[in-house]
Amino acid sequence: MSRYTPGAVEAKWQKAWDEAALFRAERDENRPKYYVLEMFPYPSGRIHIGHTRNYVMGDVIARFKRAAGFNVLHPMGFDAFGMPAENAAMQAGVHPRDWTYRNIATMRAQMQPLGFSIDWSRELATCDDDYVAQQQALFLDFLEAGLIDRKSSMVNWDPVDMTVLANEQVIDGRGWRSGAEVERRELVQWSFRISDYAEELLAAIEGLEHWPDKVRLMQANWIGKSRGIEIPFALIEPQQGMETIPCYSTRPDTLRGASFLAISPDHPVAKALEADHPEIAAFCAECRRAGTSEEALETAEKRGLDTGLKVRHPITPEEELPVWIGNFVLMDYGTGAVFGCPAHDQRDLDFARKYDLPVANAFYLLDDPADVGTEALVPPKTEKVRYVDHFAGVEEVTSQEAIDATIAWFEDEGLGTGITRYRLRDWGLSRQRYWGCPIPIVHCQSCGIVPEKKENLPITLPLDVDLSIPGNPLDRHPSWRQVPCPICGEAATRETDTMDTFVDSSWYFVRFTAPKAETPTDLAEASYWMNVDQYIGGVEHAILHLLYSRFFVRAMIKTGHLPESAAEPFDALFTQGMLVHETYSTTGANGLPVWHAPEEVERGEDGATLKATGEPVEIGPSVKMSKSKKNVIDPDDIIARYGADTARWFVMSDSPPERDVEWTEAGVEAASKHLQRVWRLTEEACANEPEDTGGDDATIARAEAQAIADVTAAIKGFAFNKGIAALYTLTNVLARTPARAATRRRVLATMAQLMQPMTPHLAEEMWATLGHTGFVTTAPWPKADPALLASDEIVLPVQINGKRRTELSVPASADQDAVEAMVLADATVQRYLAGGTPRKLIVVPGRIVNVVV
RNA sequence: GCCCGAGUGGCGGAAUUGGUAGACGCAGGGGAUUCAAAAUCCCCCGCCGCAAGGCGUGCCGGUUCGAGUCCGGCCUCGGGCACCA
Repeated sequence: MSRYTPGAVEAKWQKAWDEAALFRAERDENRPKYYVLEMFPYPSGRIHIGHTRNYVMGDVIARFKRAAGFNVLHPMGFDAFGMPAENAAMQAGVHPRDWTYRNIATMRAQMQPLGFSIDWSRELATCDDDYVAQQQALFLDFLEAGLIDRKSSMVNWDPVDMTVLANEQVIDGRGWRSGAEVERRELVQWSFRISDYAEELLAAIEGLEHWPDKVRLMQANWIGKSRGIEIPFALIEPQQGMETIPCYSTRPDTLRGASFLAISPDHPVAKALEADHPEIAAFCAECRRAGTSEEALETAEKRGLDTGLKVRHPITPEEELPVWIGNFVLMDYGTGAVFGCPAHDQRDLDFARKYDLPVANAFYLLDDPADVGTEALVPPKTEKVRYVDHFAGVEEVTSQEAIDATIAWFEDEGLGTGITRYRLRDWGLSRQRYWGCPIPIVHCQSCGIVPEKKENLPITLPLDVDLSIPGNPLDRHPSWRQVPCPICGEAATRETDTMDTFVDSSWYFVRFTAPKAETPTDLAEASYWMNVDQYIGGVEHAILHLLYSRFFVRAMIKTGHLPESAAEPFDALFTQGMLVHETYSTTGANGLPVWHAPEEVERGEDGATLKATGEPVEIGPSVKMSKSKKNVIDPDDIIARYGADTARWFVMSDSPPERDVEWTEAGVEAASKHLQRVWRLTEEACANEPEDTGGDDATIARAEAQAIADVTAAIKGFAFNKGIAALYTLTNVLARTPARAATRRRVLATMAQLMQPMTPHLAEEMWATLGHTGFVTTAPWPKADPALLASDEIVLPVQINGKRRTELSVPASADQDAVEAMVLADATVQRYLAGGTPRKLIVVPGRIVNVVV
C-alpha cells in the first residue's frame, strides 16, 4: 500500500487534461452553455493563497456544471494596465510593459499547478495591442453614438498620482489608490454619459435576482434617485442678466418656512460678485481650497457670507430673503443653490442661528405657529401630521403626500417644475497616466478634435519613455504626439490622456467570448455565451466595476456590438470573503512594528517567537493577506508540501464562502490527512478483491445516496463547506461500516465524482485505480436514488410541553392515529401523564410530536 | 447622522426557514497498536451537578403546543453612504 504522492499524480492528470483539451470551450448551439467567471487579477507580482480561494470557487462551479452536462466557458485573463507598473518603473527602473508581462508569466505559472479547468487559449491581458485596438474601436463608436462627452468640469485631482479620479474612486476625500487628499480642479476631459442611463441602471437592479441584496442596495443608493422641484427665486436686483436663482429641493413641503437662500461658492452669481467684492472672492477661494478634504468633512463647520443680494419668496413675494454663500452647498448637485428652512432642517437652523438669520415660524405640527428653539422640527416620513399650507389650509397628511401635493400645485401655478434627479455623475475617463489605453483622438489646429481612423488602430504607447519624474511622460515625449490630422493631413497632436483602467475591465468578459475576433465582439459568439451565468469576486467592486460594466454592455448594445439580450452582463453574482491570517511583528529600533512572515515565526499555544533569534513576537489580529504585513502564504509552498488538492480542499472547507476564512496550518494538515485517508480506503477496496465477506451494504448505499443529494445541493447553493462536511460523513460511514469490496468500490467511485470539483487530481487517480476508463472530470454527475433517501423507519422526537423527553421509532407509513397511539403508549410519556390524558397532542408528520399535559 | 448585515461550545461553523441546537472539522482528554515514535484506529468532548436533574443560540420582553429562526425594544461588532438641499 502506497502513500498518495500529490506531486507526481497532479502533474500527470494536468498533462492528460491538457492533451485531451478538456477545457477548451467551443460554441455549440445544441448544448446549453454555462459561463462562469472570476474577476480577473491585476498582475501585481505573485498570487497568494487568498487569490486562489476565489479561483477555486469558480473552478468548483465550472467542474460541477461541466459534469452536469453544460458547455462551460471558464476563461482567465489579466487586468494589466495601472499605476503599480508605473511605480515599479519609477522605483526599480523596469519598463512597465516588461514588469507587467513578467508578472503575468509568474502568476500564470502559479495558477497552472492548481489544476483549474480554465480555457487558457482565451487568455488575454488588457495591455495587449489587440485588446487596446478593440477598446479604442469601441471608444470611437461610443463617441459617434453620443455616449461620450468632452467637457470642462470640476474634477477630483489626486496630487500624488497626478491624475484625475472619478467620484467613485474618491474614498473619504482621498484617492482610492494613493490615499492622498483629493483636490478639486477644473479640467477638460472625456467622460462617458453614464448618467443618461441612471434610470435604466436603477430600474434594472430589480431584475438582478441572483445578486446579493447588499450589492443591489449599494448600487441603488449610489445612483441616488430623488424626486424634487426646481423653483426660481426672483432676484430683486438682477445680476449679470440673471433674473432668478433656481433652487432644487426634495422637501418643497417646507418651502413656506424658507427664510434665506444659500448658493455655492462656485455658483455663477457668486463668481460674478467676486470681481467687485474682494471679501467675497477671498471667502470663495477659501471654500475651494478646503474642497473635499477630510478636514472639511470632519469639522463639518457650516460657514457662510452674506452677498447683500435679496430674492422674493415665491409664495409670498412681499417677503424678501437674503442670499448667502454657503460652503456646504455643492455646485454639482441640483442647481448649486438651496433655500434654507431653519424651522424644519437642522443644518439650516444651525446656520441661521450662527449668522443670526431669521427663522420663519413653523408651519405644521404646532397649533399656533411658534418660534423654534435649537431643534428643528423634521417632518416624519410616514406618519400623518398637521400641515398648515398655503394652498389647502390645514390638513392631516404625511410629508410625502405634502411633497407630492406641493409639486403639483407649483406646476399648476407655473411657479416651478417637478424634477427627478440622480446622484450618479458622468464617468470621467481621462487619466494623465502613461500605462493605460491611449484615447484615440487627434487635436488639429484647423479641424479641431478629430477621432482617429479605425484603420490606424491600435494607437500604441511609445516604449521609450522616462518615468523617473512625475507627470505624464506622453506629454513630454519628443515625437509620439506628432501626427498628421486624420481629416486634413496637416500636422496635429495626439491626445496624451489615457483611459481609466476601469474601462479595460468593463468589457473583458465580453471579449472572452471571442478573444481573437477582428472586431470588438463576434455577435454569434457573444449571443451564445453571454451573459456571464455566474460571476465571482470581491465585494469591494460592488459599485465601481459592476456599475461601469452594466453601463458598458448597454453602450455596446447601442453601438451594435452586443445583442439586446445581453443588457445585464452578470446573471448571478457571488461576493466571496477573504482569506485572512494573523500578523506577526516585533518592535523595530524606530519604535515602529517590523512585520514577519509566518514561515519565520515559531507559533506556540499562547505565544510566538522568531525562529532565527527566539525573540518574542507580537501576534496581531487576522487581516486580509497583504504584502505590507507579510501575512501572506504562497501557494507554491503549499503545493510543494501538500499538493494542489489539499490547498483546494482546505480553502473550500469550514467557512462559508461569503465569509472570511482563517488560514491555519492545522486546517491544512487536516485537509491533507483526510485526502490521504480517502486514498487509503480506495487502495484497500481494490486490494480486497477475492473474498466477498458481505456486510451492511444497505447502510453504505443510503449514505452514498445522501452524500450525492447533499453535495449536489451544497454546490448549487454556494455552500461548499456543507458539501465538504457531507463528504466527511460519507467517508466516516464507509470507513466504519463493513461491506462487500464491490460495494465499497462503487461508493468510492461515486465519491471520486463528488470530490472531482474540489480535488480533481485525486478524483482522477481514484477513478482510474477503481478501474474506470475516461476522465472522472467528464463523467456525468451522479444522481441519488430517491428510494434510498427515504427510509422505512422514522425516529420521531417526542416533546412534553415543548421539551424533548424521548424519541420514538415509527414506520414511515404510520398514519396520524397510529403515531398518536404509539406516543400515548410510550413509557416516558405515560410517566409524565401520570394516568391523565394530554390536554393537547400535536403530531407534525415525519418531524416531531409534542404532548401538552 | 442615515441605510444594510451579523452575534450559536475553547475555535471554524451546521440546523431541510417555526419542529431533536451544536452536523462536519479543528483543538483538547482517554485508550488501542508499537521496543519506542511517527502514522493509523476506537471512545469522550456546550455549561453547572456525584447523580437525578437544571441551564443554555448577545440582552429584555412578546407571539406560539413549540423560537437560534417570527414580532417589539435595547447592546456590541462589521460594512456601505454622507455638507445631496
